[in-house]
Amino acid sequence: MRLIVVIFTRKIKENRLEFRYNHSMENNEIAHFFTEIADLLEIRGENAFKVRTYQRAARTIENLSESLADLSRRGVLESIDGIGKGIADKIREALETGAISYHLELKSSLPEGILSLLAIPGLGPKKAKLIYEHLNIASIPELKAAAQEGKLQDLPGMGKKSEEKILKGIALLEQSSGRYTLGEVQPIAEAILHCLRILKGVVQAEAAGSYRRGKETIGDLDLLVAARQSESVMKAFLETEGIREVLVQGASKTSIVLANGLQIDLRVIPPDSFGAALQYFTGSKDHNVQLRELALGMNFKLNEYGVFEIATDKKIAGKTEEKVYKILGLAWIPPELREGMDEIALSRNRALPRLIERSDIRSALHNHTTWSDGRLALEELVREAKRRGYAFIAVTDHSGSLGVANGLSPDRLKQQIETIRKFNETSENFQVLAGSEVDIRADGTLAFSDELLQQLDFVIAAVHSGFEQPREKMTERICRAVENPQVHLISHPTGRLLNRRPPLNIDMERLFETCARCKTALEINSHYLRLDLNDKHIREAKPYGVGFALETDTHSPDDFDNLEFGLKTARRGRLAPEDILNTYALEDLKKRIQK
DNA sequence: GCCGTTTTCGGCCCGACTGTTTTCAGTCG
Repeated sequence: MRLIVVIFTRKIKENRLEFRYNHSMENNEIAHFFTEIADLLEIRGENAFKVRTYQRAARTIENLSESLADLSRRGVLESIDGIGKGIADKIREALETGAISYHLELKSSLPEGILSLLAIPGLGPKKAKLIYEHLNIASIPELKAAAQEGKLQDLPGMGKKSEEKILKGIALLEQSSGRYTLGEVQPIAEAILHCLRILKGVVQAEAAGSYRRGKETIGDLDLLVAARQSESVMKAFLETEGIREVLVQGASKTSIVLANGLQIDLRVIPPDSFGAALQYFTGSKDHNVQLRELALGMNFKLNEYGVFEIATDKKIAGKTEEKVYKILGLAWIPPELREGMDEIALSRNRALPRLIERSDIRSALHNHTTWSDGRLALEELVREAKRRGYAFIAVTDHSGSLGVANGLSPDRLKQQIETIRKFNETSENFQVLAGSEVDIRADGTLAFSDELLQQLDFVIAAVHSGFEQPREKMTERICRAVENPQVHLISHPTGRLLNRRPPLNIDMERLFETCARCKTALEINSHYLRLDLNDKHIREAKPYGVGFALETDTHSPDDFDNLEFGLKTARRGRLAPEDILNTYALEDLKKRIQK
């Protein structure tokens, strides 16, 4: 059987590039220092556990929902798991000086550029060191030339195949575009899974890895198949359409690269180990390490085949994920929470949050029609919304200041309100709220007057231009909109587009504080390029008491399907139904948004 | 470098695949 993969090209509605300059030292920059320290230590062949500590610290920092600057100010850096005095000192140094002297020392002890070699798949620190020491090579172009001239195959421990592998790795790197958005990966994952599931002998097929955890971007796609026999499954997988390269080919693991550069790893597992494998390959790495440490403490061993008693090597769990967690004294943990934060402790104490689910959602409050730049007429939008099980919706077309989007003038908005009121009079069991996505102008005033906005049921405000304002001005601008008593929701608050446009420069903590005080909600825009707010901001905003709306910003019927990406983001943000406006019945929503 | 409900020293998660090796090191996830 041949696997057919349909790769959809998603149309990018906004592809303008905007750049922002921010001089404060952010978490991600400091995390990057620690990643480089780990790589440099590894090349120098130093203690592997020390290396791991720096790697872990880098990942922990990337996942933090509070800025290191604030944590440092509060004096609580050392209380973060995996960060002790040594790393805390280095964080403080980075915050104060913008650099870490230890990092600079390490860098100067090795040639400039040697770290770039580690980006080549299949080439790690040991070989990078070997190549540098024997051939004095510390850049990818030099390495490529040396490999082409056949200079690598004579190095100790290397041969002709290693040389070819490095050349292939360089070629892959040159063509790959880094990380893929959920929207790009999802159609591919679903198509391949569908084909795998109908293969003879396949009991179960699921996606694992960061895709299952719902991360906003995916490095590569991990697929798992439960089957007693792997040969025929692997054979079919290798016939997937559009394979550019086969990286690894074995009985239990095969890795391919598609023409678009996406790497897909397929693992075939015996059915009675599928739960353990699904747990293992879903990760995250940090979550798994913690879980295995927990297992060891109970005299169990955990691997991708199951949970085993160390004394007897007897397998005591593995068929289902639930069983694996249960035997370790834990409640099943939703994949979106498995980031190695405090989810294992929460699970042990039966204190995991009840996360938002699709079935909790009753309304869609951010939708466009042909009145502005939507593709659906009002009646068509209603039909699509009903078909998807929504109980009511809001129509929120753009305001006129947004010329490109066919925005409404005040007069056209009044006409639209009339049209919607008439529709509601004749509609049974389905109500449409009259709304607007009104533009926040550069000075923070709105494109419609308060008198006009007062006639609406639901008002969204959003920034659509003037992205490059400095932090103070941008924060002031958005907070002014938040403080307007007519505004219920701020749409795509940071304006970022994944892989395309950086976020607006906003003091997020001030935004959260203002939203909570003014009872203005923040949107979780579900478009896979936006996912805005992102998971970290959501976790950060929730303790302020901010409300959220989970929206698809629908312009055409397919846009409704993006909801699953927003749902995953909200779940990663640990939101419960009551945090989200879309879970309220119409009358409750009206009360909830009243100021 | 981090960490401690047996611990302030001595541990620190686990396995598949590949290539170059005759039993294992390197890389990856």
